[in-house]
Amino acid sequence: MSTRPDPLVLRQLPIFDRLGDHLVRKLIGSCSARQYRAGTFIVRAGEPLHGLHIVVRGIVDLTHVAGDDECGVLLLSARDLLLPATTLFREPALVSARALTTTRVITIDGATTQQALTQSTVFATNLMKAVSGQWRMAVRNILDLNCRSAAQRLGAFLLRIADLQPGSGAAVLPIPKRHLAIRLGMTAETLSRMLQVVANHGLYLRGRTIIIRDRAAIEEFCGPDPYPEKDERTLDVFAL
Amino acid sequence: MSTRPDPLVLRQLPIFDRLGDHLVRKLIGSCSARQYRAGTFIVRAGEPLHGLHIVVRGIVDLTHVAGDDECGVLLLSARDLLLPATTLFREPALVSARALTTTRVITIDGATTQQALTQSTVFATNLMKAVSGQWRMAVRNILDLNCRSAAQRLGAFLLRIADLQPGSGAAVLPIPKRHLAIRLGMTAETLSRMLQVVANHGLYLRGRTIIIRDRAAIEEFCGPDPYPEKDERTLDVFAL
DNA sequence: CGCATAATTGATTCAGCTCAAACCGAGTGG
DNA sequence: CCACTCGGTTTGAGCTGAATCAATTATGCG
Repeated sequence: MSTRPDPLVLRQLPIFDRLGDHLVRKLIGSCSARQYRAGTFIVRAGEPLHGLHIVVRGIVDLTHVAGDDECGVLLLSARDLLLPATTLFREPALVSARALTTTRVITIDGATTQQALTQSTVFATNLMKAVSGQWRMAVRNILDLNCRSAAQRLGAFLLRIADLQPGSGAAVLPIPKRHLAIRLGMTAETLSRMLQVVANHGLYLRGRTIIIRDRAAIEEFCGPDPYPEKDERTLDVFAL
Repeated sequence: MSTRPDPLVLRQLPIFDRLGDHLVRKLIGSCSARQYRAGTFIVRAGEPLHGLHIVVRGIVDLTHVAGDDECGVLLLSARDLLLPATTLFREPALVSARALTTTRVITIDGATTQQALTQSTVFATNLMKAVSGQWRMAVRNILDLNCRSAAQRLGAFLLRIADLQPGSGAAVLPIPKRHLAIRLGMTAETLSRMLQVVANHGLYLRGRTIIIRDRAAIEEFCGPDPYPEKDERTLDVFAL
């Protein structure tokens, strides 16, 4: 379950940007890695979270679970910080974090993080950038929920997933539809129906493969993106 | 429109917490104040925002305005930072900020802020705390939108407003109902109807006065608050 | 192969929206 | 002092998007 993380890969993480080698080594030296199987909870709402958690592989969803209905907030992917505020300010977690696919998370020791935070303004700035990015994603989500229809949300989301996909080949949905529905604030049944609607506007999902047949049409259908920026990756957010 | 801010009051702002007097003086020295009448826009979505803006009096709403339907994200009140990420990372504003009541905002010079950010980890941490707090509020909002009914959102909001009110006297709604509706993600008509529903569970709004007749009943009705913490003020957020 | 979980489909219900009309209170001016 | 706007609020009737419930079909997976 626990293995040594690869320092060379970790060095590239956005929170280490412009940071001195000495400090980076100290931070990386203090960290441990863990792997989670799909479906496993990483933290549950209300619990504290010790150490700065960073997703290095897989997809993590932040959801509020009340009884048997879940309410999705955000999907984190590789290089995203996992509930940083919960760690840094010793708050209880506001939502639960759960691995949706096999996920690898590294944890930088809490004391070491705190110490780095008092030593390096660069580190502090990098963290803030990440938190700000997550705020931005949350706002996008609120806007979507309020002023877009279920079909529009679905279309826009799939479009974005496809655009974020590395190669130009066939884009693929990384998570089961059930969880996609939760993330988009609708039921699995509605998602299923909306897939047909979206298909009528040039975007198909066959199995888990996303096929954009008529880009102009689907963009038109989804409505103007209420967000200027196209690519959040420059803002150190990789959340979906 | 523009006046000198009072240094003694500003000193108490959470972002100056535990900060050296020298730096605080420099930051305050660089700042200007502005007053906005109700209804005025402070920034519009897509525009850049220069300098760190802090609300010192009044209520500001963050909304996305598309045509004539508006979509509320958050209400800021005294001591909240106004779109800090937009300033710090030179992003275009994701949403518009508009004064809902007569509002006073101070602006700390952008260059001075950046400089302070590279000099003081305490300052950086204070800013991050504020950003984290706003993230938390955004998440609450998403949860509310997804898993509470219109009436529950209304009840919970009024309850919170009343609890935040300083004295134990009659709590008062600081904004017109029209804007409350937007903030809560419903139409003015629905809000009106939901007020009756909420009244049937022990919470009345007469004019702008909030009257809690049966606390237990209304809390029961609004459902369990999906958030552990009661008072966000310890987290340097004053948003509603 | 067969079981469990995920995804679709259909029928029905319901919360909240839309549109339209009535209402109300605070200014304003005759 | 009263009539008259004018914005904000309320009320009513009808519609609709999405949820719910129930049944069926696919899709892994051991």
